[in-house]
This record gives sequence, structure tokens and C-alpha cells, in this order.
Amino acid sequence: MASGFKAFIGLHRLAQQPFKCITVQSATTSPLLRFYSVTPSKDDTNAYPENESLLENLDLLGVDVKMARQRQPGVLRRGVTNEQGLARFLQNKGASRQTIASIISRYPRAITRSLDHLEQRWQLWKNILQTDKELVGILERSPESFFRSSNNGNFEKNITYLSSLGLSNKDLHRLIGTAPRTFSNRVELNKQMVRCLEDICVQLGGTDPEEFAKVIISKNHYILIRSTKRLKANTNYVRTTLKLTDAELLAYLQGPGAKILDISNEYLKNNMTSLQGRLLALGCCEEDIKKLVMGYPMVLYIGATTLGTKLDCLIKGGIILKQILEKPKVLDYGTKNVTARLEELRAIGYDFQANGIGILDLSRKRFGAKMEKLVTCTDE
DNA sequence: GGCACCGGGCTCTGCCATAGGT
DNA sequence: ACCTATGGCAGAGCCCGGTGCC
Repeated sequence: MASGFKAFIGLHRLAQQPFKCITVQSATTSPLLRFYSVTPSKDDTNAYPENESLLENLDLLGVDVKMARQRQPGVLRRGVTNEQGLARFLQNKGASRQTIASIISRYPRAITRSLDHLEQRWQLWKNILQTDKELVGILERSPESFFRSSNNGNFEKNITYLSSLGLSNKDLHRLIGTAPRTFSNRVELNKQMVRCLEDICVQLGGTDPEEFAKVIISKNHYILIRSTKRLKANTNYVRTTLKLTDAELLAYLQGPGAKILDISNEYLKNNMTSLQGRLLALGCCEEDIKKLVMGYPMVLYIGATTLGTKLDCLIKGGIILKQILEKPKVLDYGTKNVTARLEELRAIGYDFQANGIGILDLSRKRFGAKMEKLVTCTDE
């Protein structure tokens, strides 16, 4: 309560304005009585005018007011806000002026959170993350994830729940780092997704649904911010398209297939269709396609255009389709990278038929070392 | 030492719709 | 009438290195 009051008196406009008593959202869910300043609008004929002194404050903080207005217009009409308290709070945590301005511009509702609430939330997130710097990084990337919910209790419930699934601290750290929205979901929504995963496991004849759910979450950190509808649609689509048995699908989902469960369903379908069309035209059979997708699911992440370019580039470089199907990892690398490597290899007369194409999916460092040796050999 | 296999790391936010509250 | 909290969606890959086998 004391820090909340400090936030209140920190308001720039306070000193110049008369007081009025209103209720305002606090860190807890119960409303508090507070004093705040009132600024008459230039245009009092508007039923809900913007708070002019707030606009001035935001401007001073370097906030893109136009963007803020577009995102959450209601915030600009609020009588009580905590922009200066928030700015100081974030500054103390190591955020730059630009970062703070960008956070408020992109998620204006952040300025409605009290200092008590901010402090509590910060500590909760810090339970998983190691440093303030890491947290500032996440906020900078995704202010919405941190500020969208005012329910700190729910965050704690999520931690308890996710830990109870057997997810390690490392998993939680990865989850909050890559998909911070997971922790702003209501715990019930996360439970729903876990139940959905467990149901899929049981339906496929699996014997350890808890382990199944845990494995998929730790393999695919985005799964909890997707809808169960999408998950079911993708699972069914893969099953019918590839004509998989229950056992095959079960193994696939908790193995390499976990990675593609969260793709947009339409995108998955489009990519599968274009992959099939392309490969059938090149003389592949359905079994080849199934083997490719089972062994290298990430091929479904590649959009139709990119896939076409990659295949063209490899084939033009003298590689035959059979080799690509045997070593689909070559499709992992960017077209630019592969093209450059193909050129370097052509220059020294590298024979893909004799030596295989493994050289194309080495890391940059390993490729460099390999090239050096090859060049030395050719020179001798 | 060279190679194949394999898994992991990075990254993924910003917008819209809507139920429910005030 | 308006705002907040929350669910859901679109978007569209690339790269590295540990390990074990030969």
C-alpha cells in the first residue's frame, strides 16, 4: 500500500492538479481508495476525453502516443495511471529509456499496474529467471506477455502446476524465455491442453499419458500457447495424410513430430500438399514422402516457395533427389548458404555422387575446416 | 581424425474478438 | 458504453556441436 501511494505521488501531473477520490485497480483484486489528479480536457463535449496530462507525460517519456492510442485507446482516457512509477521501476531494473518507451507504446496498459503489483510480479518471474537483465529482455521482446494479466496468483498456480507435471526448472526457464505467454494463460487453460495431450496418448494406446504430455511440452515450448483445436486438427491431419497406425503416430508425436504440432493447421496442409505435389512430380512414391516426413518433420515447416527454391538449387547443383531423400537435413540450411557451398565445391570439382552430400549440412566451422583440407589435397 | 547421428539453441509477437465486469 | 482480461490466430527456418563409432 505504501509503495502504491508512492507511485501515486510520483505522478507528474499531481502537483499541478486538484484532488478527487476514486477507486483504482490494485495489485490485488480488491479495489482501493486513492487520490488522483484531474485534468479537464480541451474538449469537454466528448463523453470520454483523453487525459491530457497523461499524454504530456507519455510524450516526455518518449512514448509513441499514436501507437499507444491505436493499441489501447481506453488507457489514454484513464484518470489515474502510473507511467512515471513504471518508468522508474523499469529503469531500476536496468531498462533503457528507449526500451521503456517502446514497452509502453506497444502495451499501454502497462501503465495501469501499481508498484506493488509490479514488484510482486517481477519477483514471481525472477523465481524462474536468473537475472533482471533476462527479464528486461523478455519484456522488451514481448511486453504483452508480462503485463496482460493482473492476476499474480494465477502465475503462481501455473508454476506449481507445471512443476507438478515433472517439468524441470530448466524446462520452465525455457518456457518462460521462449513462450512467456504460457504463464499469463489461466492455469485452467494450461490444464486443458495437458488433458488434451493425455487424451491423445490414451486414444493411441499409450500407457503413460503424463509422460507423453511432459515430453511434448519439453520438446515443443509453444504448445501451451496454442489451442487444443489446432493440436487435434494437426494430429488428425498427419495421421490420415500419412496413413499412420496408432503406434506410429504415438511414437512420432513424442519424437521428432512434436516440433510440428503447433504449426497453423492451414499452413501445415498447404505445405504438405505442395511437398506431395512436388515430390510426386519428381517421380517419388507415397512411401518416399511418408519416410521423409517421418524422419524429418521440419520439412513441413518450409513454405512452398522456399521448398521449391531449395530443391531447385540442390538439383541444379548436381544433386539427385534420392540423395536429398536419404539426407533431408540438407534442407535445413538456408538457400543462400547452400548455394554458396555448392559454388565453392564446384570450383574444386567436388563429386557428390562419389562423396555424398553430407558436406552440405556441416556447421560453418566444420565446413570451413573440411574445405581447407580439400583445397590442400587438390593443390598437392 | 573423420564421419554420421542426433538433439538442442535461437526464436514467437502483435493483433483481433469477445465475455464479463463496472 | 466502455474497459479489462483472456483466448486464439497468422506468420513461416537456420544453424551448431556433442558423442560414439570406425
